[in-house]
Amino acid sequence: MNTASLVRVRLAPSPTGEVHIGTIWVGLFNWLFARQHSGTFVLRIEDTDRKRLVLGSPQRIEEALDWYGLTPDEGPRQGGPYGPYVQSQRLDLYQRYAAELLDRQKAYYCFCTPARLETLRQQQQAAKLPPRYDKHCTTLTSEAVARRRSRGESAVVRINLPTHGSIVHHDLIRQRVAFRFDQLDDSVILKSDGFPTYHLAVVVDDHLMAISHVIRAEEWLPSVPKHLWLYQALRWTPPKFAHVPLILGSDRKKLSKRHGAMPALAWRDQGYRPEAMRNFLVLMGWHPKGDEEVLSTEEMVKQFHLEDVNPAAAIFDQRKLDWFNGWYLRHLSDDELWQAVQPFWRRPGSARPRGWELRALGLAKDRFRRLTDVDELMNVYFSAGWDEDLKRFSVVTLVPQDSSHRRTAEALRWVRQWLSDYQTAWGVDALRRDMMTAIARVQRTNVEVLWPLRVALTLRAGSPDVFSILSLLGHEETVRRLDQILTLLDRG
RNA sequence: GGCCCUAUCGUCUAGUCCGGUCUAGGACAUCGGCUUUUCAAGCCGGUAACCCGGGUUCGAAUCCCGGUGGGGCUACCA
Repeated sequence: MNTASLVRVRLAPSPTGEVHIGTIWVGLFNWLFARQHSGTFVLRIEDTDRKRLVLGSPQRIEEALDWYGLTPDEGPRQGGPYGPYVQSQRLDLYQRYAAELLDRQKAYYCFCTPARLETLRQQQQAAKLPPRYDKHCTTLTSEAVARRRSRGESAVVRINLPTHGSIVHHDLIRQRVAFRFDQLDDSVILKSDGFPTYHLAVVVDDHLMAISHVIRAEEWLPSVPKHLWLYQALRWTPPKFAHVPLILGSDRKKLSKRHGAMPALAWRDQGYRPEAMRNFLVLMGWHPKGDEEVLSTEEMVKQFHLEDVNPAAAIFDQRKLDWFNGWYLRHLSDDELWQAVQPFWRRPGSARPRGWELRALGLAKDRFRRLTDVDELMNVYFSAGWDEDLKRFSVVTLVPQDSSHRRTAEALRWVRQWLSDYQTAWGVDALRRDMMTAIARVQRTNVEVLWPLRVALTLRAGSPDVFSILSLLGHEETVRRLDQILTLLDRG
């Protein structure tokens, strides 16, 4: 085996609250890439910003990844040979490499106050100059630095970037991107609290964890030259980089809380299936060779190519997501649907026998958009649910187009009597055959009878095949419902 | 303001590297039809796009230049 080609990728979220759907999207691309190269998918928690930490976030991140089917191979929970996988537990590492950079004059201490920095920025902006630190503290002698540090003066460590020349980056998705050093800023790499900033931590960890491909969001592209320079300064070989585009909301802005239910787990709670989410997500920015868009995870793994990822940002279209969700729901077995629906189902009254519920679910399956539709779709089949809906029912719905209130009442009265007298076993096929014959015999039209019957039994314009419903409800419940409807009709 | 990315139907995209087969293909959405118990599902069909301006060329969605639009970064946040 060629060890040089070992693929190791990582997802490195910061635990600052709910996991964003964009993080999952980037995670999916990483995961797909790892799977297709028999590589390793690493989760690393980037918790170097102490101010933004949210308790319990790392657990939520893992929970979300698990639900989306993107469980990492290495990470805080599963461990691994490159741990710890939480940056706050790796502080000594960052400090050691910061010291090395300091020694070799690739970095320097900076004592400038926030006020001075702010003034500098404003002046530069007013003069239409690139905003960057002016290397003021590089003029300090090592004695002066030592003295001020021993006095306990607050200091940060900055990288000491060259002032001339440029650096070229070859991105797997964007080809060649060049940056000029005279536009770049001597960023802080070690904060005054001893914690590293992203720039240092990400380079140190990606190197130490033997990451081969950094697949991350486009927002990091501007910091690539600094990272590349750090690899050079530390005499390390950089990994390959791929910057995937951003996902935008319908207002073309970076997806955020304002765009509705963006926390990754909110989709689970709103009745979406993970396979639908994956299928929808993978098609944003990437497309398989053929025209078929419904893809199993295996097919995604087989066909996915990082180089084919579209470099332009994409807008999140929930209607397409809903279609995928409906598709996957329709293709579940009745039993799988029954299982999936449990957390969302508040039955009116007690549960019915499993076999009965399975049948009812099977009838309603085509209409599911989300699992949360279960109450709306299923509860009319329960007596208590029908009774409840009847309070809000308007009898005009019973009347077919081109018919009248009176004729509808007549048709219903007739069919109620026919059903009441019908003694044969209530099978779907027998019911259909016999009733159709009877309708023809009394010279009524199918629509005239079947439409009001179906509406009466379900109190909805949209519902499954009426004979299946009849068979499901049974003789007694059917007649009970029709009697109530008839009473209502007579009053109106 | 500076730097960077980006630009095909309303949306996600194929095609762009290697110009002609593109009167631009698919999916979602939308509209119409079929089927049927006027819904859903399914099947069939329609409307709908190469950001603009120059150039190169017999020929450009595809190559070059310039605009414009959109986005990101510009923190002791990631």
